[in-house]
Amino acid sequence: MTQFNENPITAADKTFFQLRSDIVEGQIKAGSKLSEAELSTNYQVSRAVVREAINRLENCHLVERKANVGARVVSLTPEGLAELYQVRESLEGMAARLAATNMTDEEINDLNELLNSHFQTVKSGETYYQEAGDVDFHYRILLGSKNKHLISVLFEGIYHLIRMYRVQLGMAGPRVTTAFDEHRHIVQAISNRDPELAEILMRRHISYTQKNLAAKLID
Amino acid sequence: MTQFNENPITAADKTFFQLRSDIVEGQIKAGSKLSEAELSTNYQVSRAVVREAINRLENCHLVERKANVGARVVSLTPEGLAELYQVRESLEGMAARLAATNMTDEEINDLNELLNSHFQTVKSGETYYQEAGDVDFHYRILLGSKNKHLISVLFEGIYHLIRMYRVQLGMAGPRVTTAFDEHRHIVQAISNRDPELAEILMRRHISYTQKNLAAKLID
DNA sequence: GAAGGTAAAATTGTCGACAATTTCAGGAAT
DNA sequence: ATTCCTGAAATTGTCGACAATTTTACCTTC
Repeated sequence: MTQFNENPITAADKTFFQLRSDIVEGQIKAGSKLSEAELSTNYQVSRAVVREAINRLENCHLVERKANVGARVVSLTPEGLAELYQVRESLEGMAARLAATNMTDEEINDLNELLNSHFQTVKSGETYYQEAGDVDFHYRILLGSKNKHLISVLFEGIYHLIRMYRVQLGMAGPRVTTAFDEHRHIVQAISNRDPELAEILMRRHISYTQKNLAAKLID
Repeated sequence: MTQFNENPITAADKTFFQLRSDIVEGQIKAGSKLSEAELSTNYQVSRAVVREAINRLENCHLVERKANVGARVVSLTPEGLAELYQVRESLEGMAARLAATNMTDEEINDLNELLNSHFQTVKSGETYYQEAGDVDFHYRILLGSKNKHLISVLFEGIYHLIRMYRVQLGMAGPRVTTAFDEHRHIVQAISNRDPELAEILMRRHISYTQKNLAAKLID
């Protein structure tokens, strides 16, 4: 499986990753206030390090900050999720389109192999696919776009927030096999070097995902 | 004219705005190294403030940072410009589409008035339009999308970098009147509440702009 | 002269303390 | 009882100093 290779180097890196994880996974509640002093003692680092971590979280749209007042974890709302998916659909559609042109033959082969390995797990009835497999699939296509800005915005700015919604609204749900078929068709379009079709299929795939999420949001 | 209303509150705010301006306008050369100590003395603030400003610049993609090594102003390359415009075309097209649905009638009226005032300046032969007028136009449509993520990515993450390219490659050029006509048609589509057409026209408009820039890049 | 190693210098990362601002609690006036 | 003011407490913003890391310069070795 693809490694995301986000090696923490400095203490600020570690604190940032830890804080991000704690927020996304719900250890720190959505909407709660982030006290620099408190986090400083909890994570055993100085306030300066915590401040840098919080600044980075702000750029991920995971926290909101007001000058001289402080930072709060974002609140999760149906409108926010809709806005998020609007942007995601457009950007990932673009990623698929660019990937159909810019991925190397070797990268496309790897993508097909990845898909095959997913097929094995799906066929065997394991639930593994949903989580890591889906992320890996989208991540590879994103990288295949070869567009730095696109990669940055999606990977650093949107994916974690989407996962936060999924985790905290309890969406570990199904859609495994149907999503797999959609993935397969997208890869086929990319293999055929058909950018327009790849974009359309990716947008539709994400649109389905959103509708699936929105339906569960009624609870 | 619309105010962008980015009031600096803290010293870090002021330093960030000043640094960003100095980089975009070319006072600090593209590709050059940013020494925290040096900037600290130049801007008369502590290194902590400079560090926070640099961190924010990194999220604007105006500087790149390596742990334990330092920060450099980004380098301007034809490939980078192309990538940037790929993303811009997709996102602003989306903004126009959403704006056609989400702008209020009053906001659309204001947009039409803005266009009329631009028409006066264009007709009178002033060169004013190109710079501030164009930015203002795109900014209003972006706000009209009512999508926080979209607004954030474009306004904080892409516009300044695009301006950096324009300024430093000496693009104060023409395309005034033709661009005005394109703007007019976009506003018409929005006024007609026609999302699909608004997106197509906006994408085409930005595509033209890119080709215009790329042509000048041959120098 | 080139390659590799070592110590000094320079630069970034981290820390604790102080300053500035906001928030909270209590009391006075209407 | 409500509003406004005041001062204390708490929180964020800024600073200078020290630690860790990288870069540079110089020396040794082949």
